[in-house]
Amino acid sequence: MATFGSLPLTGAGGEPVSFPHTIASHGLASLKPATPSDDGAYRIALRIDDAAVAVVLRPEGRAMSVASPRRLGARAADEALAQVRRMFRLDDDLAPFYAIARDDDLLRWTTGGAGRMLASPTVFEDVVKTICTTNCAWSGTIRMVGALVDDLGGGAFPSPGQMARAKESWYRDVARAGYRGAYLRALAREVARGALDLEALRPGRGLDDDACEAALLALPGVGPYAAAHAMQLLGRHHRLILDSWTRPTYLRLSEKKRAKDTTIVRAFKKYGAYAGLAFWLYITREWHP
DNA sequence: CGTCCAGGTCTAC
DNA sequence: GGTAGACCTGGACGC
Repeated sequence: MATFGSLPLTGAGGEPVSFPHTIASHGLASLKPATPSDDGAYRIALRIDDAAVAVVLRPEGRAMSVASPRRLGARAADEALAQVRRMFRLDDDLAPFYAIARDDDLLRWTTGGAGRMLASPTVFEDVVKTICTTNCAWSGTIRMVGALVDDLGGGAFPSPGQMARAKESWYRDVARAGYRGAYLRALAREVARGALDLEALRPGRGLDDDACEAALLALPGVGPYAAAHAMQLLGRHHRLILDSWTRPTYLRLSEKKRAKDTTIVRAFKKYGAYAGLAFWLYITREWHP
């Protein structure tokens, strides 16, 4: 195991980034190609030069070390660090959110560095995984993503090309993705042939939140829930993730009997551009140390 | 065994 | 613009 780099646990606005809060920030972060670990480190396989490379991330004071059992060349090491930087979204500035949270009894606990939702190295991976969460139990998501990583990707998340080349029967019989198979395959094909650039949905590339949301909603299998989910992982925090898990969780924590979606949205309107993040942190507080 | 539904979306009215 | 019905899969549950 050789440490080949280190990244500061600091956001673009100088705000702290909590390593444990970030890796506990949402469910997709626990899916393959991440592997469970009980020592506080985060283990994941990255796709570098079309091969799976195991990487171990570990907090070291105000930074995180990046190590691998494989000896990496300088260019591969740079690529790995760039991917980890995107996952932790270290170029995002959450300082404006913490300025709000400091004065809010419900969210003050986040100001030590919670609120970064761990993203995948690519937007493509996050969108695919999100589609795999729709209309099925969590066990189904684990099965579908596990098949993508183990069977198609050789241990790392498959490339769009690898997913595009997989047959319909693979999605049906191996991933057991049901009707989602056609969505995933179509999505991968468009990205692989260069007709669709999901990475362009990242902030700072010319698309505002509304345009980004419209682009996501136009994707096969992506509706309001999936678009909101993908937007959060992109660091676009306006929309609330409303689904069959978040709704009842909100009711339980807020001790309400029932609440329409529009009522929940109104309750978080005061957080402005961070309404979705505030909602997510409110309902996932129990996940955090 | 059948029905329901899980971290929804799409199509057709 | 709003709302039913269908949709793959597989656990959970009732009968």
